[in-house]
Amino acid sequence: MKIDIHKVALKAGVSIATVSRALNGGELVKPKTKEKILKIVEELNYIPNPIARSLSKQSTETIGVVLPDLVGEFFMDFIHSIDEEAYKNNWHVLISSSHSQRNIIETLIELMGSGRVDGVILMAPQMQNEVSEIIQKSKTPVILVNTCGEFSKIDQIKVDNYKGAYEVVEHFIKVHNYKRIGIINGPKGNCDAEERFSGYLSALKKYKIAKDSSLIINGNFDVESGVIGFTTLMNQEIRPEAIFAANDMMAVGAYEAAKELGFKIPNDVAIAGFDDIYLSQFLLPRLTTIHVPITELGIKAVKFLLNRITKKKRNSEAHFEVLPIELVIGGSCGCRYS
Amino acid sequence: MKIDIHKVALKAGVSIATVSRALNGGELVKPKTKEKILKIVEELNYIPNPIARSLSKQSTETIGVVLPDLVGEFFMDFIHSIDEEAYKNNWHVLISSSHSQRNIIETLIELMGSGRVDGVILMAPQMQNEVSEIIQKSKTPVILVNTCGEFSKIDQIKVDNYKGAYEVVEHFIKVHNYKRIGIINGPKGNCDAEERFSGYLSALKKYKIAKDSSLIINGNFDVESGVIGFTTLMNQEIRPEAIFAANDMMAVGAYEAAKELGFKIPNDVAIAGFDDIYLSQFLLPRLTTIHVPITELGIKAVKFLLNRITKKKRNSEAHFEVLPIELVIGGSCGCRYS
DNA sequence: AGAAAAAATGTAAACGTTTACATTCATACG
DNA sequence: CGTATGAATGTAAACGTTTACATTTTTTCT
Repeated sequence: MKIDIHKVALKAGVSIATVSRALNGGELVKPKTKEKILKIVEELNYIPNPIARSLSKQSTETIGVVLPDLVGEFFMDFIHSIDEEAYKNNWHVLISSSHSQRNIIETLIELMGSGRVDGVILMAPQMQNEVSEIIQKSKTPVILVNTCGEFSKIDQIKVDNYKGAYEVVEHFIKVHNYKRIGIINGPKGNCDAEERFSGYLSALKKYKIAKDSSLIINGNFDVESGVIGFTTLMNQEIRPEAIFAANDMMAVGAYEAAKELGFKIPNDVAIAGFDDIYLSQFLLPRLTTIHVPITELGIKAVKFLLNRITKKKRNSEAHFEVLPIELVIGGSCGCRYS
Repeated sequence: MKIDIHKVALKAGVSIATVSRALNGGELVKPKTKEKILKIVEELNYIPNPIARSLSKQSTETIGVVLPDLVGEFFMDFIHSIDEEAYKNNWHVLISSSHSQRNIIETLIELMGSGRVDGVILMAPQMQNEVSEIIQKSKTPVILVNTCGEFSKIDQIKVDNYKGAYEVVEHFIKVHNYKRIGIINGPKGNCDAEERFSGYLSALKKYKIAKDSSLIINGNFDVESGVIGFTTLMNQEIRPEAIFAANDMMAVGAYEAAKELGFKIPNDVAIAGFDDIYLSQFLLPRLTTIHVPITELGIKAVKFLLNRITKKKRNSEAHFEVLPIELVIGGSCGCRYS
C-alpha cells in the first residue's frame, strides 16, 4: 500500500500541513511535533511524491542537458560532474540527445518547452546564431557552454581556447625555437576550433613568423583527419618542424600516421594537441597538450544555472566566464619527459 | 501568460475533458470538434503540462539510467541509444550517477524510490548479489545490463563475453597456430572480465592447450594495466606468441608498451582486444577485437523495460537475452589487413 | 488573571491534468 | 413523432503536494 502524506499525518495526529512543514525547512513547527513526525516518516519509510511536489511548487527541480549528436569521451565526464553537482543541491538531471530523429535545435526547443526541466545546459560549439534568439524568447533559463560569441542576455561559460592554442604555439617558438609550425584545424564553424586557430595565428604574429597557408590544414576533430593532416603536412617539400593538432584525437591520428610513415616524434617533427584526453598520457612520447577543466565546467554550469533559476536572479545581467586552461608538457614537443 | 487546458477549452467552446480527449487518442470525440481543438492548440501553442499529467496518470513516462562511477567511452553511445529509443516512444531519460557522495547501490535505491522514474536501466558489471534482492523488493521495474548470473525475476540483457573471448582465442589457435597465448584480465569481480576469462580458458581446453598461469595477468581495464601486463608477459623467459587483452583499453596499453620496449606487433607478438572502441580502428596495425553491439544493447534495454512497465507484463517471467558479438579482424593478430 | 502578542497548527484552495460517471444531443426505428 | 439507443460532451473527483489564511494554543506582559 502506497503511503502518502495523509497516512503520516493520521499516524502523527496532526494535519498534512504540519507534516509538510516539518519536512520542508520546518518553519515554525514545534520541535517536539517535528521530531515525532520525522520519526513516523522514518518508520513508514515515507518519501514525498516529487511529482505532486513539482506541480504544487511549480518547479521540477530538474535541469536538462542537451547532448549533441556526436560527442567525445570528455562529455561523459561533463555529465558526471553536472549530475554530482546537481545531486549536492538535490536536483536531478534529464538528458535529451539529438540524433537521426531530431537535430540539436529541435532538441533544445522541445526540452525548454516540455515543462520537465527548469533550466537547460547546452554545450554546442557549433551553435548557429538563431539559437540565441530562441533562447531569449523562452522563459526557461539556459546556460551556454563552449559557444562562440557573447550574448548580453544569456549565461555563458567556456574554456580559454584562444589562450590554450597561443600557449602551445608560444611554447613551440620560445622553448624549442621552431619556426615552421603547422596546424591541423577543427571543423569549420566550430567555435572551439576557430578560437584555437585564432590563438595559433596570434602567437605566430607575436613572434613575427609569417603565416604560411601550406602549413594550415583542415581537419574535423577525429582521428582520421589527424592521419590525413599529418600525412599532407609531411609530404610537402619543406616539412614543418612542429604540428599543432587542434585536439588530441587528431594528435592521435598524427601519431599513427607518423608510425606508418616512419617519422619519429619529436625528433622528426614535434606534436601538440588540445584537450588532454585520458589517452594522451599514455601515448609515447606523452602528448604535450592543453588540459581542459571539464569537471569544473560542469560544476560551474550547474551553479550558475541554479543561481539563475532559484535566486530570482532571472533578470540580472548575464554571467560570462572563461575558465583558464593549463599547458601540459609531455615529450611530444621536444621537451624531456619521464 | 501561461496557457493551460482551460484556455484552450474556452476558446474552442468545449469543456476541458473534451480537449483532453481530443489530445489523447481522441476516443469518441467528434472529428469536427477534434479538428477545431487541434487547430486552437496549434494556434495557442499549447503544450500540456507533463507534471500534471504524470500526477493524474500516475506515471512519469521517464526511465532512469544509473551511471557507474567510472565509465568507458562506450557508455556515451549507450546513453545515446537509450535516449533515442526512449524518444521514439515519447519517453524521457533521467540519469543518476554514483560518485564520491554515494555508491552505485545507494544511487539505485534512491532512484527507484524517488518516484521520478517508472523504471530503471542498470549497467553494473561489478554487481554484488545484494542488489538483486533490493530490486526484487522494489516495485520499480529494473533491467540489468551486462551483469553476471541469471535471476529468475529480473529482466536481463547482456553481451556474449564468453563467446567473444572464445572466438578470439580460437582464431589465434586455428588460424595462426599460436600455442602460447597470454591474457591480461579485467578486474576481479567484474562480470565482463570473468566471462571473458572463462571463454579464454574454454578455448584453450578445447584445443588441448594446457593452462599456464605465468601467462595469466591481472589487469583492470585501463591503459596503464595494459602497459604493465604486456611488460610483465614479455619480460618472461619464454614469451607468449599472442596476448589477449580483455578490453581494448588494455590493448592500447599493450601497443604503447610494445613501442617502448621495441616489440613489433604482430611479428614479435600478436595482440587482440575486446570492445571495438572507436580508437581501435586507427591503431597500427588495426586491432583485432570483438565488436560489442552497444547501440543494440541500449535499444533493447529500453524496449524490454517499456514492455515490462506498460504492457501490464509486470509479472510475466523475466526476459533474458544474450546479444551476439562479432569478431573484427585487424592486423594485430597476424592476419593481413589493409 | 486577563489581554495582547506570538507561536503552532489546521483548513482549504491551489497546481494542471485525466477519467469515471452523468448528462445532453443526434440518430434510427417503430 | 416519440422513444430507445448510442455517440458526444460536460461535471466533478481524483492525483499528492504546498501554502495563504484562519484558527487555536501558548507565551508574555501589566
